[in-house]
Amino acid sequence: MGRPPCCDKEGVKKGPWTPEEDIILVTYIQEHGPGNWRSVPTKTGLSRCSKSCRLRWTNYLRPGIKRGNFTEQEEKMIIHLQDLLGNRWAAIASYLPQRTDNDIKNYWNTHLKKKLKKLQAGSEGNLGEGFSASSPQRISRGQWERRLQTDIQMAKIALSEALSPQKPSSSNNNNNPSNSSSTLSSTKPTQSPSCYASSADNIARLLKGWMKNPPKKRSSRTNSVATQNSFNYNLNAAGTDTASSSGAKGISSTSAELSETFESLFGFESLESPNSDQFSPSNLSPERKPDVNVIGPEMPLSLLEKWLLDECSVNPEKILGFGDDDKIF
DNA sequence: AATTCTCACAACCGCGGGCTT
DNA sequence: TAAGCCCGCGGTTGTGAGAAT
Repeated sequence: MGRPPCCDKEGVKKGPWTPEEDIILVTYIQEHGPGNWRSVPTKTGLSRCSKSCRLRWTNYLRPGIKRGNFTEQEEKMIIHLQDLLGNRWAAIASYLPQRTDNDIKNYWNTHLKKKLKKLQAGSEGNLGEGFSASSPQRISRGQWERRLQTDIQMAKIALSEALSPQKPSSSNNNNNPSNSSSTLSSTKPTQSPSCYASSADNIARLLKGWMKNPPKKRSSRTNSVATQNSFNYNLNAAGTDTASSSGAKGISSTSAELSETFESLFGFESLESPNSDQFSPSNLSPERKPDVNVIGPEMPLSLLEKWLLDECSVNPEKILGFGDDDKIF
């Protein structure tokens, strides 16, 4: 026998989320952590289905999300990755931790597709540097998958070494206990609520602002959009400014490391103001592990391997700690 | 000024994989 | 082992804003 049925479809509210609903959801998640979405509607009293709650959280309320204004570098990365991975938006999103798969998907559909078409039409397949769709050196998918397997194996070994008791933890910057519990070992809602503090704090702050400055004659959609943007703006800000005072501290520092890594690898700041949740498990399901080989033809594999292994020794859980199954929330 | 068209994006829907009972 | 459920993913739709006419 299975479990009791999911949300009954009657009485389930649809459409744009209101700020009030957002607050309720974030408050709940702050207390219990994300996960067990099925129980969220009943426990919060929200007339939403669990799916909707999860979507709202992962795409908009989760701290660390950057919205809009895709940089040229991000565009290139998306194009590269789309070329390699196809429409596997979640996998692509794992390389842009501040972006959600939905966001990337939308951006692709509305901007990049057209842009690429134009480029292709304009230069007959010459996509210019950074646009690899027709690159002859492109790694075939089979090759890539094999390499990925190898890398995962290597990474696992490195991880176990890094985590072995003999190994001094000096190289591991995640000495912060709260961090270690919230990134590696904690699976799911047992995670310290402090990780979400920034979210709740800033939503509260935002709500104040929203009350003061309610969107003028906004329709439900724009209302929602406006609040989302400001929510996220605040959440992002919070991710940085509260990181030093909350449980997000450790995560923040390690994210900064990864940010540097990304910068060094891609030559741009893809991870500005990283914050507590950007490496949330939603980004790090097995599928979403940073499978370094997909980055692109210009990226020498050895460098990527080195990066992977270096990262493992420095901060293994960040890359690999999500094992084969756990989606930490 | 009113209407129509196009764009952008939030949210929904359906499916598949994996987990629980 | 099988039935049923949950979760996450990708595709699609709905709707408001702004531009064009």
